[in-house]
Amino acid sequence: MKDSQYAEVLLAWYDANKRALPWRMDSRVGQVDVYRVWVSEIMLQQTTVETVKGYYGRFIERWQTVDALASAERDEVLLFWQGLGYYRRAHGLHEAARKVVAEHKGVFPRDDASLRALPGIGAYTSAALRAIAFGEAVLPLDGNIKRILARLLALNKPVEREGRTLEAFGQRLVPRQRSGDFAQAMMDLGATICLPRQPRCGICPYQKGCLAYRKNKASAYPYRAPKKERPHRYAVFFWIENEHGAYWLEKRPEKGLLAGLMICPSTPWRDKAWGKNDWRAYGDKKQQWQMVEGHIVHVFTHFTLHATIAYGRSKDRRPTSKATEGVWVSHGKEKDYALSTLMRKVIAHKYKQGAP
DNA sequence: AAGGCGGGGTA
DNA sequence: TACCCAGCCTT
Repeated sequence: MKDSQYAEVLLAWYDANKRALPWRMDSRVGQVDVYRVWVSEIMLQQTTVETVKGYYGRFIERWQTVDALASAERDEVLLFWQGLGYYRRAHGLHEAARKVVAEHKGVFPRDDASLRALPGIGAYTSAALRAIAFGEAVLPLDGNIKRILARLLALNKPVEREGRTLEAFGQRLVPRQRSGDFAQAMMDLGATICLPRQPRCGICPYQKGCLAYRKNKASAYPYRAPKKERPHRYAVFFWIENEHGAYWLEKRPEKGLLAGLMICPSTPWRDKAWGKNDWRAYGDKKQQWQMVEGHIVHVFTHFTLHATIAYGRSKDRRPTSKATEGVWVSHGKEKDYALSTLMRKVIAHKYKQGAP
């Protein structure tokens, strides 16, 4: 296939098979709202369409413009983000909104450098915004599109090291018109046909122009660098209950893992399992701790956490760690606080087991 | 270049 | 179980 045919063929396929997504707009019909595209792109970073659907509508309804988001409280932004993961995105989204208002008078910049100066916007998101929201003839390279390009070319090296080749080839395929639709069409192709494991080459519009298919080895691409083993870490959470049956949560630091979310105090999350008594050094020494039956397993990107719960009652509201903020939470009032999925598992486990 | 950073869907 | 997802940022 000639370079120019790829866009032609794919846009025809896209128009015939278009998926209705809450953030998707036809560039030929109405005005594209940069703010909405931006929120969707941040949410979709390393996150599947199905997962984002449950968050996007609520978020947009709560904050309909970049000005509204800029005026929001960080804690409320986190509340709407809880469970979605990669919480730095929520912090960055809020911070970027404030920068757009403060430094660009509330109007999103259109050039790559200015976009990438906003937190959370890198090479991909900048290109996606320029293509989808501004109609610039660029192709954002996400996981889907890299996989497609690697197959079209039958690249024999790991995609992680083929950035320039993919960039150059992808750029040649971008149409001058409808570049945003082309980008979204490519992503749809990757999500529905050019699948990672079992690509559906039989119904693929790129069959004729795909070198991997011609070699009958589509599923062998893209080549991946071998990945490392995920280590295990261990923690004991301190479930401190007061005389009203409420339990104590503390706010995590503004940076790092689960930034800004509420969580039970705990021992350090170390790479060795905790013994019978060694964890007690990290809790209130005067406390009578009792272990809750069972344990929790939670998988993060770079380690698996194994956690147990130590239960204790407290009359005073003494926190067990150095967190600056904490709060007593009654069961049923959790929705007022931004909690990670890990913390939700801890809470569910505690209430399932009851008091020891 | 490598590692930190969540959580869920899928085969 | 293992892989991957509309990546970004720091080191």
